[in-house]
Amino acid sequence: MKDLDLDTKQKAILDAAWTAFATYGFRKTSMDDIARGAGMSRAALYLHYRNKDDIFQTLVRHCYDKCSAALAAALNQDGAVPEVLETAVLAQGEIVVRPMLSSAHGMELMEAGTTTSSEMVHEGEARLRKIYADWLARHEKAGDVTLPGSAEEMAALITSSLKGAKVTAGSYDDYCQSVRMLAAVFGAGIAN
Amino acid sequence: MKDLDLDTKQKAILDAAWTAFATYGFRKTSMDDIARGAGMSRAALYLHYRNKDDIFQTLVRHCYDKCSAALAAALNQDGAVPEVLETAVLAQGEIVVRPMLSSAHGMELMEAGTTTSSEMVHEGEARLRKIYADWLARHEKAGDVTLPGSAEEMAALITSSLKGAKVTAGSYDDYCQSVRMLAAVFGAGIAN
DNA sequence: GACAAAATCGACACAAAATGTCAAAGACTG
DNA sequence: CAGTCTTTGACATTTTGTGTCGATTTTGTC
Repeated sequence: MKDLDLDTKQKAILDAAWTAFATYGFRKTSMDDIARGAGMSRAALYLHYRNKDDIFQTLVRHCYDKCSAALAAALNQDGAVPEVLETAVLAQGEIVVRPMLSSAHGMELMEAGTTTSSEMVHEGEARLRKIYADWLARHEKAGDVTLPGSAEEMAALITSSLKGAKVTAGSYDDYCQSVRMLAAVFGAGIAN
Repeated sequence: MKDLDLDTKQKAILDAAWTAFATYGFRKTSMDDIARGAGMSRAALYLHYRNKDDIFQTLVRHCYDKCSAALAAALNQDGAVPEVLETAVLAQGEIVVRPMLSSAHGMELMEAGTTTSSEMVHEGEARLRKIYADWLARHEKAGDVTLPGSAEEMAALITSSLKGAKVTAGSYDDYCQSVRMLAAVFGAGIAN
């Protein structure tokens, strides 16, 4: 076992970390919880990550990776602008928002996300904005949409509205409903 | 406010305790979690309960209270023996088993129940057995059922089988299915 | 309003748990 | 079996939780 196991081990750690965070919340999760969950000693865990924040940041980064991929894939589908937009925002929410709003500790984890790894979150949000912006610019060039401002501004509007829906919604179903309406309104507002 | 508020405060404490136990599990719940949840200081909480175990025991006792009441009510309904039995065991499970099997920390709480307050659990189980036994004896006297042993023995058989279903089942739905079959078999086996 | 009783809190001393580190023991390779 | 890399038990330190007590406020009664 030389290089192949590195990925496996990393995955075990991050899986265990996610499980522990979802089960106990960020505050009540100890490094020992994560280490035992990943089948190793605490000391070994410190060989891979500096501390709990470090693990959490990595988790957040991976989350944005998955989210960006899902979003980009959804936006690359063919179809009318409003429908594609709806599919895309829902695909995005499926990954980040669902676990947050359906877990008992989702709120605390969101809090932890914004405080301990605001760097990661900002960068991740920027990536999502960029994906929306590229998509919008592409469709603007093709004459499918008319934007009231730049593609970047419109992308920022979309992502900030989504964030609003997230922090407001009481449940994941609420969120989906809000977001569907949002996609419909935005889509109708910009489509030619 | 003289006597009325005692109940209110007690209720606040027990509600907060239950919420905290369900959210964090027994081990990770601190007295401060409960105190804050009940809107008081830790010191005030110690005026009402000696420690965490004490609170938990009270919670267990209240649980058996509710459970006994639901069971007795269900068994007092008119109807054929197998049907009444099914309704009763399901009503009983609705209260104790459901929260256990659907919560993320149900297993740990069950563990805590058997270790820190085995007294309470034994007494509670005995009360449930008594309720079954009384019901069985009543129907035996009326000639509705024929028991292979004493009413107490039959009651013990029922409750132990239910406990088995509880610890075996993977989900609450599994449990309900097992218990339904159990009620059908027992009912058919003793009804005249 | 004055008084006693009960309830509540801040703070303290102590206990337990979590953290981060390191020397030493294992496991694998050549 | 020597060398390298990984893992760990154990330690000192910090942080969190516990149970108690005197001071303070609130409550009910006269």
